[in-house]
Amino acid sequence: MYSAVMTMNTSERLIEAARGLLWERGYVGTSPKAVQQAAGAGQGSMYHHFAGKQDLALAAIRRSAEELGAATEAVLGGGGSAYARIEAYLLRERDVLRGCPMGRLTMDPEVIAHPELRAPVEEVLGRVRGRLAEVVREGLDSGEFSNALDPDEIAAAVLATLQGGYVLARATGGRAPFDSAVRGLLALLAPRAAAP
Amino acid sequence: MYSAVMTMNTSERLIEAARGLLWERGYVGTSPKAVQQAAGAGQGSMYHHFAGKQDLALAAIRRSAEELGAATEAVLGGGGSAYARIEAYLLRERDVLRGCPMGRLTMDPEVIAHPELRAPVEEVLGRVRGRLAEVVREGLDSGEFSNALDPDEIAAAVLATLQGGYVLARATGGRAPFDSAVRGLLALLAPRAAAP
DNA sequence: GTCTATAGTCGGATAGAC
DNA sequence: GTCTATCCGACTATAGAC
Repeated sequence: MYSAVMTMNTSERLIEAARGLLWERGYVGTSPKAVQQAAGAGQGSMYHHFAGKQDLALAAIRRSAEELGAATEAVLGGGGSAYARIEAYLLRERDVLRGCPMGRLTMDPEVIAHPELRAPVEEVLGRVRGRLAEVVREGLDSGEFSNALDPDEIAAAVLATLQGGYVLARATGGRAPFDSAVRGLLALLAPRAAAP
Repeated sequence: MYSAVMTMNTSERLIEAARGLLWERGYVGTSPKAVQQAAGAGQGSMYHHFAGKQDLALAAIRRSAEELGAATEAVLGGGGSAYARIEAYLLRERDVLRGCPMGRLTMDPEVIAHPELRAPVEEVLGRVRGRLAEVVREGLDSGEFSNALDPDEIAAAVLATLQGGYVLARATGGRAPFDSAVRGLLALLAPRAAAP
């Protein structure tokens, strides 16, 4: 992966470097200089390819949003029961302490303040929520889930559990609370054969 | 509330100003100068009362943690069934788009990197989780919840839904996804009389 | 206790040479 | 396309007067 970075052109390297820094430090905490250094590019080079910090960040955010959307679809579009697909989505391998590259940006006041920067974040998280709701709806139609459940609400709860799980994990410095939250949600969601 | 700020001494005003800015902008995004201006205090004044940015932030974080712990206990320590208390906790009045003053800090790389700064965050979120687990345990003992549920896991899921609900709400610029997630979780948690 | 002055570094961006 | 030089303001902190 690093060797891949080495063979990229400057514009690509800048975007990839910006993605990493935005994920780790957010927009406010990411300086053009830091991006340039991480990308091995000079100042002039960056300002040749991008209009400024915001422009580069926008390119980086859009790419991360694309990737997140594709990865989600890859899991939720797979086979199996509705519960199995949601379970697969929740248990999917994740770098928990790094958190979600999109969710992280929602805590950044500058991202929220600039509609252009916020748009890709809103769009992709909305799309994931919508895709989850579809799966839940399938589970309702097949009788897998109780009719009392609202697909949009369950979808929001599933995604919120993930995003909040990252928060709790980072607070403790370990992934345990994330795993706990996911298991708790899955237990609540599990189609039960009979009450004890 | 503003008039209350006016009557506070400088040290108090600095702490309150820091609390607000940390909540809104995080540690990385909060400068001593901005705190001084918000507090109506000069530079020398701030460095007289506090050793520096980190020291002031620590005081502010500790106070916010205390308040959060007390507010949580006030709701979860109230009367009613376990479900009713968890419902009250989830539906408690919140400034959703502002999010959680502690959860927000977990996204800050400097807070996570400095154990002193992270400690109060970890402590209070752990305490809330523990308190929620106690309530769930009471619900299990009274037969309110299914025995299949694990109190720690449900507690983590409840708190994660809140924290993640803030993320989703901020992404859209409105509180709807938060409310959706909360309703979804409550529906999953609801003691059901009978399956349909 | 609070103020002003000062310092050194970084942030974000522009200009112009090569 | 990439580089160096330069700008101006902000950040974090220290020094010392009042």
